[in-house]
Order: sequence, then C-alpha cells, then structure tokens
Amino acid sequence: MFSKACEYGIKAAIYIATQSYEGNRVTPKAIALEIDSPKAFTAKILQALVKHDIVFSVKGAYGGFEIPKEKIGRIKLSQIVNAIDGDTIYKGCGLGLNQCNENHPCPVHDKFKRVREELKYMLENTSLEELALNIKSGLSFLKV
Amino acid sequence: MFSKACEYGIKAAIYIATQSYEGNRVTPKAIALEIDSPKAFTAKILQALVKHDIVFSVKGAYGGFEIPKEKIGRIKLSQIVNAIDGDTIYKGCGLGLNQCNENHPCPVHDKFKRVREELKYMLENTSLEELALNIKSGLSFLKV
DNA sequence: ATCAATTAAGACAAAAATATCCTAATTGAT
DNA sequence: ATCAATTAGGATATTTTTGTCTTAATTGAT
Repeated sequence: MFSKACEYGIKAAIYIATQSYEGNRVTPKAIALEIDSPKAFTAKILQALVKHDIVFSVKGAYGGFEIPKEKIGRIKLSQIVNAIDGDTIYKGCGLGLNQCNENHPCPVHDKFKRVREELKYMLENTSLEELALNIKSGLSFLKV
Repeated sequence: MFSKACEYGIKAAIYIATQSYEGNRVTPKAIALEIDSPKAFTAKILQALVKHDIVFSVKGAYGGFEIPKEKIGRIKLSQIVNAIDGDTIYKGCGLGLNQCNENHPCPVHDKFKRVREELKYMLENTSLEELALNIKSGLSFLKV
C-alpha cells in the first residue's frame, strides 16, 4: 500500500510526537531503534519531513528532531503520506491509465472509487496526535 | 496500490476475456498493443496467470491465450491480484509490522480496517465478466 | 577557541521491480 | 517431413527503491 519509506516516515513522526510531548528531542539513532528501521535511510526520510515542515530539526550538540506540541494535533496522516509518496495513492488510476475519470474510466474506476475515498477520508481525518496518544498509552505499537 | 505487473495482469485478463467471448485466442503482441504494456513483460505475467489456472494457453501455430467462456463469470479480481501480488494488500499490516492484530495493533490498524475490508470485498466481488462486458460495450477503457 | 554531538547532503551500494532478449519446445498447416 | 507461428523459460539489462557511508556544516558546552 505505502512504500517502505512512507511506513518509516509515519512511524518516525509518531515517535517524535510522543517524545515531543515530553519535551525531548530525538536522534535518528533513537528513532530507528524505536521503530525498527534502518538508521541512515530513516535519516533521509526525516529530511523530507523537515522540508515539508512536518517535523523540525535542531542541529549541533543536544540537537535532534521534534514537533512543537501545538502542531501535533494539526498534522494529518495525509500530509506525511503526501510528503513521501505523493498523492498517487488516492489520485492516480488503479490500473495506471494516464487518463482515467468519469468520462473515460478504467475498468475498475467505479469499483475503486469507494476504496479510494475511504482511504482519502481516513488519511485526511487522522491526526498525528491521536496516533501518538495511543502509542503513549500502550494501545498500539510501533514495532514487532 | 498494485504493482505494474498486477495492473498489466488485470488488463490482460480483461482483454483476453473480451476476445474469448468472440471465440478468439490472442497473442502477447496483441495484448500488449491493446493494453499498452511492454510485450515481453506482459508475456511473463501471462505465464503466472496460466500457472494459476486463470488464463489458458495453447502453444504452436494458431495458438495463444484464452479463457473458456463459462469460466469468465467465476473469475474474481481477487484471484488475479493474488496470483501476481499475493495477499499482502489486504492481509499485511499497513505500516509493515510483522505482527499486527487486535491484541497488538500498529498505530493505524483500526483506521485501516475499513479501507482494507472495503478493498477486499471489492476484489472478491468483482468478476472478470462484468469488467469485460463493460469494455465490450465501450463503458470503460483499457488504455490512454 | 575547541570539542563533541548532531543534522544535511551527496555519493555510493544492494536489492527488488520492471523490462528485454534469446533459445527451446510445441503444434497446425502444407 | 517441413515450416512458420506460437508459448515457455531462462539469462540478461535497466530502472527504481531501499539502504549505507563519508564529509561538511552547525551548535551547545566547556
């Protein structure tokens, strides 16, 4: 469904959020450990999230990644997915046609419509906040 | 969502079905032309569909690929996707956890549930027949 | 001012997905 | 029996994704 990069990006953002609530910055090393991902690759993905103003970085000693508390509630899953995988997941044609719409639909256009809309709605209405709070309270898990 | 291989596989199966209704066998060359896909790669994917008894091949002169008319109605999209991409699309965890279920859910487990079930239902309840008939009647398109 | 810890960035490597090519085997028509 | 058309299968090539490594730049602490 999502690329590995996107999976790591989502999990990284969630972990950073949980730590930001505690006032802690985190390093790629800690993130990779916590979400069970390759460290250097994760660092690359963090750069993309920084470019898209989803996470914020502080260079130098005692630096690391963080998300200002007040922003966590306003960040939606869709923004993270968009920053890493783009919007093809809910905009592109299910069968890869360049042109696919009501007037010129691919064979599964109508069938896919509901699935895509469900996905789009879910991504646009799920906030980083709720995901992070569930992790903090042990209701969900970032690895294994 | 699907791999390129899977997209080609679905479109190829639909085209073969439309031709099988007319009693025609088709070659990879004709298929590739009709669905706008790389010929040799498409031929590879057809082999997978043959192995899974979804399409049938006849070697030699006047040979080609076909699907017995009476089978077209019983082939579901899910079988084609399964033959090529496997079942991770609606069985695997959205964030790639090895273990992800009600007792040990990933952060998006519940959110994804509906999307995955919608997708699963759609794939399992869409027959090759309806897709092929829509192509034949010009209601949907295999390329451009 | 120096040092150690850190992010940024780009080059490089490995693996997987996508795509091509060549040869062998099969088969209907002549 | 031969030929031409066709699928099967394996080797190879290309592209994309995933992953690693190295160096430069930044920065707080001392």
